[in-house]
Amino acid sequence: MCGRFAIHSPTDQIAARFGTVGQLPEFGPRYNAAPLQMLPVVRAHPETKERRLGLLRWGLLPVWSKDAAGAARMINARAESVPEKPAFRSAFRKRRCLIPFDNFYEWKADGKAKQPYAIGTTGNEKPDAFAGLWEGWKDPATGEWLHTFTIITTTANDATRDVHDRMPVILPPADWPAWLGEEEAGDDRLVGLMRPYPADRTRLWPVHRDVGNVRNDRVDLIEPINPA
DNA sequence: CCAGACGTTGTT
DNA sequence: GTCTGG
DNA sequence: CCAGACGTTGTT
DNA sequence: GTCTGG
Repeated sequence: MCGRFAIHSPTDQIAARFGTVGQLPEFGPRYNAAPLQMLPVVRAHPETKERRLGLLRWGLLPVWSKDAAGAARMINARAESVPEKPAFRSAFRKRRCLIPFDNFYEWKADGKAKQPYAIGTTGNEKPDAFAGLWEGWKDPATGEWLHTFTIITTTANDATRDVHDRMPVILPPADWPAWLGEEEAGDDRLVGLMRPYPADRTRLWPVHRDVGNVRNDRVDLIEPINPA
């Protein structure tokens, strides 16, 4: 699955890579992006098709949520069921997005201990993109609107399976127009995009256990650790 | 008709 | 919001 | 995802 | 054990 990631490419580089227009959000490098935080997301305007980079909160709140308490359990959506699940199906049809990332983290269970690994692609162009969904939610208590998102997961590939059996859907640039709704795409096409990233273009390395605590956010969290 | 549910993950 | 169960 | 907390009562 | 917060 995917419950933590890093996005440290400069904001103007993110905008250039995704071809977004308009004002850039205030956002610095993050090495330990966690659920419930405001993070950069790429969306295309349904009419003009212009791509925009904005900050949305990680953890999708369905429109009918009475409060924001359940958001932390909606940080991922399963590719296998997302077209049918009531919490995700309308977002799957109308509100797809891309989440820029440089690498994500998975924890390998090892008895009681858990060893975190950073995972990324071998591509030179950064950042990469997770497939995501977003939703707007109006807080009944305050009347404030909150825009939230979730990251779609699929089965692990041969490079990551030893660490964990699920991984986020990573979309190559060729798939971005269809996913963002700039090209007409039916369910079958969209379902076909949600597949594991090729194992031969995936790399993985162990990192410091400090990444487990969301209060830690340092560049060395993405650096390979020396086997003790 | 109204009431109630609606999600993911990991673990043994 | 939208579907299912009663 | 991990870390950290984990309670009750009555009232408008 | 299970839920909430980040």
